[in-house]
Amino acid sequence: MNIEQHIVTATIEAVKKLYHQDLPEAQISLQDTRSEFEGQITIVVFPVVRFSKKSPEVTASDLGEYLLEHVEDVVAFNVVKGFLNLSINNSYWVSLLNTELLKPEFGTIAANGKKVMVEYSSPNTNKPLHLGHVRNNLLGYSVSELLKANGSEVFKVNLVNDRGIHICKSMLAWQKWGNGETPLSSGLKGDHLVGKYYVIFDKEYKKEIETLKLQGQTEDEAKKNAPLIKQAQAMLLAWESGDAEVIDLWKTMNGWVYEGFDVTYKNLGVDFDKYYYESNTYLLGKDTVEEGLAKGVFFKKEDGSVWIDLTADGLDQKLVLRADGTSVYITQDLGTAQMKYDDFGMDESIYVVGNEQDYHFKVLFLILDKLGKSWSKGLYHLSYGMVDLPSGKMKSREGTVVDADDLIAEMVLTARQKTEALGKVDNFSEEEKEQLYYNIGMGALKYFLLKVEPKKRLLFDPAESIDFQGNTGPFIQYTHARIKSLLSKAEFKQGVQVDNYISLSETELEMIILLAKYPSEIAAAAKSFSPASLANYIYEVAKMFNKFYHEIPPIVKEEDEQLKQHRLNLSWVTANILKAGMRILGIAVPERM
RNA sequence: GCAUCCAUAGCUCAGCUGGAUAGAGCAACGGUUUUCUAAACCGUAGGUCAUAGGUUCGAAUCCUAUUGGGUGUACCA
Repeated sequence: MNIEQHIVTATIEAVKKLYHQDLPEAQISLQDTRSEFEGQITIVVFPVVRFSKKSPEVTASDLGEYLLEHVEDVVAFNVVKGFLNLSINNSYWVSLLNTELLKPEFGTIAANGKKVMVEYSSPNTNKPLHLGHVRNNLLGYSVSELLKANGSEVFKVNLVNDRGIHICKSMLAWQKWGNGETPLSSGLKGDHLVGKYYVIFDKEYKKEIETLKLQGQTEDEAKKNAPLIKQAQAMLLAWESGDAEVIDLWKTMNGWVYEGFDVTYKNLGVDFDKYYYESNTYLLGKDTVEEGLAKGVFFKKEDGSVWIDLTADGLDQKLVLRADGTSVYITQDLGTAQMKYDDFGMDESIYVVGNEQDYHFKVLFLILDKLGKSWSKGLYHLSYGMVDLPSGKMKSREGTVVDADDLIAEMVLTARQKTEALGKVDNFSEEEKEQLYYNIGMGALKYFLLKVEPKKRLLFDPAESIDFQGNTGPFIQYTHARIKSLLSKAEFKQGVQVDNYISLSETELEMIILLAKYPSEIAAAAKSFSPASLANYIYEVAKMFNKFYHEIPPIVKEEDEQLKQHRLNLSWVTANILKAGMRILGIAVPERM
């Protein structure tokens, strides 16, 4: 039982004895004591006033007296307005460090038996990944790791949008203007090569539209009548009917894209347990539609189209099957949801998808709920904001997208330049240097994207490079490397406890309290699916260490063995937490830099 | 129109289920290296928490309205 729990039970006891009232536990609000006051734990007594029928100050004093008397480690208290500040025995904190934090398994949370699926990335196969995808990938990966750290069994899946008119556009353009170009022949990365033809299609299509408009057609007519779009549509039909030549080309070009994606995924450090392909799932969902009709959840209009009426839930009527019997987007998502559940039987299923699809998922989940799917309660749309540039939205057609591969390369290059300028890596081997530049560059990028609350839109300025100082990935990486260097210089011996009566500086006390929060920070971040809150915490830890490090004389030269061991213990715990926390964000921390 | 999200320092962001004088980083200014890595540390300056009401002992946080911005509202995905 930790000190907070002792205080809570004792407070309830106190209210019972002193005021003869039952204080509900929810009314007890504990917080860290602000640094300008004496003490470490504060009880906000305002809610208790209702039970004590006395002023906040008197109530606080009464409780303070009681806790001082009855809780062993409470050694003093002071009252400021309605706040009861408790001072906890020094030895309690030292023993917390000794017994809890120093355990090698500190921070690992036991399995909770929950199975969770996280679907993320979900790219289209007609163009390379851009910064928006990068946010999605990092978020999905990190949330998965976070849930694992919190004790769940996690399945990462990628639902690839590998079919449809968009990929036919690339295929058609390649047929017409590609002259047989392949990644091998041109040295172009596969996804970029296919993306190039997607752009060419768009350019040529626009030309045709202009020509048709000059011939007197309206914009809308021209868009429909342009030969290129007609050919693309014809190609899609051919694909659907299994035309061997089209399928062959489709396979070839998608293959190029996957080779390209694999490289980008590897650089991003993300992975998947299973891939789903829309070419396999796009026909799914018709059974679900039948089921919905049978259950009376859906209804059929005269033309044969199938709908659901969600107006009672504040939404609209929604089409779930076209009049010609073909699927729409939500049809396949209904079917895919069922398929995923049949495959994995998970308790929860997280969809990492941008907030432009908020409405879609609201509808999807509501429909599954109405169909009586027991597992629909576990569905969650992890909705994240767009990545904006100073000029506004990224638009592929206007060439303002920030390409993922370019960005990664730039980050690594910047890391190289900054590191070389500091001149600390002269004794590194070439491989070590390359690895370090990669880790630092990616650390900066990942931390930059992950420290922002997913829900919020994110501003990225390509003109200003991502910072390496302050609240950044490299700052935390540096702190870790510094501790590792310290531990080795001081010949740290792991697992040696120090005397409980050693005196703690204010910073050391704050450090222990902060470090002890790690497990609850993981739990809180997992609960809200927010790597950002974890990132924030890790930064606090790193900042606290640097403060500590500067305040005290060199540990290496410390002659008091107890004190030395104690400070090294604190440093060691800090390094572990930085490493474990950053790992959840998908960021490697170097041993030296 | 309707739905939904967002609005905190010059810029980028924190701020937990309402709690004490709203915090960081960057940028600006000043300081710290004969001592364990200066990608660090310390300090100064910077705020009508979009606006107006309301609930409360207490509101950046909850409610309502307004303003500004994003997104959605397809027999596209």
